[in-house]
Amino acid sequence: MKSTIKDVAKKANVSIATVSFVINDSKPISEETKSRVLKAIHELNYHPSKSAISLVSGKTGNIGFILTDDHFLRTEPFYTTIFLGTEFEARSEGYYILLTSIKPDFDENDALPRFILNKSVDGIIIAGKIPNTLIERISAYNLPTVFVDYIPPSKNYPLVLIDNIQGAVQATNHLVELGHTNIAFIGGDIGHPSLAHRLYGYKQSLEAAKIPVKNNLIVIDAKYPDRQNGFNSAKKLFSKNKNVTAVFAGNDAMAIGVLQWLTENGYKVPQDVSLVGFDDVDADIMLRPPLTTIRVPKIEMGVEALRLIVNSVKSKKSLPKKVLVPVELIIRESTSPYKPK
Amino acid sequence: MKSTIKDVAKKANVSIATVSFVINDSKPISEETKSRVLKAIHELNYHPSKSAISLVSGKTGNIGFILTDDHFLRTEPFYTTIFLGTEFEARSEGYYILLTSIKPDFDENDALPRFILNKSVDGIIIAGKIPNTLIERISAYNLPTVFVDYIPPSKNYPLVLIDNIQGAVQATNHLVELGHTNIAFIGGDIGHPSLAHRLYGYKQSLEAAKIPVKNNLIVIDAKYPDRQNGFNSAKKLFSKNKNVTAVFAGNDAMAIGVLQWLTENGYKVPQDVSLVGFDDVDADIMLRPPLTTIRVPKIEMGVEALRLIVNSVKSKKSLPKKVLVPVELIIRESTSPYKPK
DNA sequence: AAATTTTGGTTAAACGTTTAACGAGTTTAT
DNA sequence: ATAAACTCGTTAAACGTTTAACCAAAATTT
Repeated sequence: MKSTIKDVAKKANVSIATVSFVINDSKPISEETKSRVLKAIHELNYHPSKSAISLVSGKTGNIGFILTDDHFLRTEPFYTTIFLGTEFEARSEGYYILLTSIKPDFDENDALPRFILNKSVDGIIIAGKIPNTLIERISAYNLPTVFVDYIPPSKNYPLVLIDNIQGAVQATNHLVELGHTNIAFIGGDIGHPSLAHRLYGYKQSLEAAKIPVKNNLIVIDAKYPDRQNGFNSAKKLFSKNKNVTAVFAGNDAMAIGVLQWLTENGYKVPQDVSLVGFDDVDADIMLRPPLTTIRVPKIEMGVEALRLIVNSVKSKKSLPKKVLVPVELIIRESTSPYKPK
Repeated sequence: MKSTIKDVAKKANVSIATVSFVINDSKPISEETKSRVLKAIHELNYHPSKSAISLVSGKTGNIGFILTDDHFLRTEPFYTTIFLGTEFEARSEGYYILLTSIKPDFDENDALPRFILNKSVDGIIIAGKIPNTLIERISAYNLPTVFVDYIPPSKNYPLVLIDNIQGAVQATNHLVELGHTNIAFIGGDIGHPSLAHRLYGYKQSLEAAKIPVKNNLIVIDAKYPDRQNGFNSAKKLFSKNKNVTAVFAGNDAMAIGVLQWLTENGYKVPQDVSLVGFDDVDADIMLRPPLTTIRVPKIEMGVEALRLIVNSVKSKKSLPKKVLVPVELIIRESTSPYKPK
């Protein structure tokens, strides 16, 4: 039924080594023999056995992709889209992706992903913030690893990062240019470097515009940067600060929560309050009003992550490369010029 | 560095065959030797090589999971949650999942997923509606296959299905019991068996309650059952039928679209219109009002799918089993008793 | 024309498992 | 006491590749 390299060799009347050389282009073979082999391969519908190759090469051809449950299931398919980019690029590179999720509160007692224990991957991609315990335990297996949208505190890894500072500056500048001066920042979990950088960019922009940074306009105490948090933060912000006319939310999920609170409490967006988010998730355009935001090229991030990991798999020695993906301001209808009341 | 079965054998002072028997429990070995072997395995931190096992057994230990792009990226993480259940169960069964996405308009010219061509999976799980072309081309490879939430037109496959009829009956009954009689159905792509069954259940319920089924209250002409479609369908429905007081939407995504149209057009939910969805996606509780819906056990569906596929992988002969997962009515705040105007 | 290099190929070992075939002791049955 | 049957192991072949080592013939250099 299933044909092997031997069948091909026999049919093409050569040794199996020759077939291998033809397939991998690893030794010069005459055009004539080559085409005979290729013909046989085609006629037999031959596909090399991955396991046999793995066995002899020591490589699995697999890349592990780790995500926390909550990131995986988030209503805004942010990391899932990144994964899609990775999977897509993996196809052209001939790799398979083994996707697994871990608990966000992973600790010493939790088992590591199986593919690490069994060494059934050549490298791993970790997306989003994950517990440090996990990072440390993984590093013991010294597998090539790249992080996406997270800067691990420990070692020096290849990284794919969003240009958060630049994005936050663009977002805040936009608000400033519209004439706003009371601009709030809603940041959620500032323990995540991305959010911290966005806060930093926000401050940078204000300072450049000579607008004083006021701490009571910055809400960053909650844990998960999700809709619920945006909702709560808006409540907290507006109950104390009646004069806020613009909000920059650390991500779209929180922006959606903010929008919801505002709508429910009689504020008109953008007439009373301008709102800008970050990420550009699909849901944005379905909102009323559609959300002004910073577009993050999620697919490209996934693609880039795969390239980096393939690189470190192939040549261990290379220095950890860091890729900063550029972002772009998308102006929709949730922002408008400041109008004094 | 990495230890093999030989190292273990040497350390435990037995043959490699004995080690294998201990690991797989495939031949009686004395307790004493067994513990010596186990000790050696532990001390060497030995993990059998998957590729070696694959090579000799002919099995890969992988299961392929196929999803269309749009299902993968849907704002409501429906199929993604199913995947998570599959992945979870795969861990305990010792399988890896190879996830890949295909275009929704897959045709003859598109390449099949690599894992099928290379035979690097032992079986495949297909979730959601996929093009028939794909099904036919896959079937040529006669790999064990199970479908989740879709009934393929062609052959007799193991299936994991939602008890859609029962769910639709429950949803509609709920509305009927609240006193509504002008109950609309918004169904989207009726080509999907799930939606067709929900429509069927809706009709059943009405008939049982002796409420005539009116075709102008059924909107099923659009293609994708998403928010946009719900929005458009609501517009169409209410512009022609002013007296509708309750809507059963074929899924939560469409229900959300309906809710949005209603809200934007001055209808109060549930005071003016009661609304019930289907699926119970996470977003439901964040809606205003939180959505009454039919809960679908998504994780369990994924788990069930993996069990089925493992079954067919292990014993080809067994008859295709069909699993109907039960659903449950979740009453939240989008439904209320009928009040004549 | 002899020596050397290049070209195009072959042979066989190795990768890490599983498992059929075999066998030495020990126990049980006759 | 001998045969038969278990028990607990071992040996070696097989799975399907890659690749180092080798080699014959042809081409090139001296």
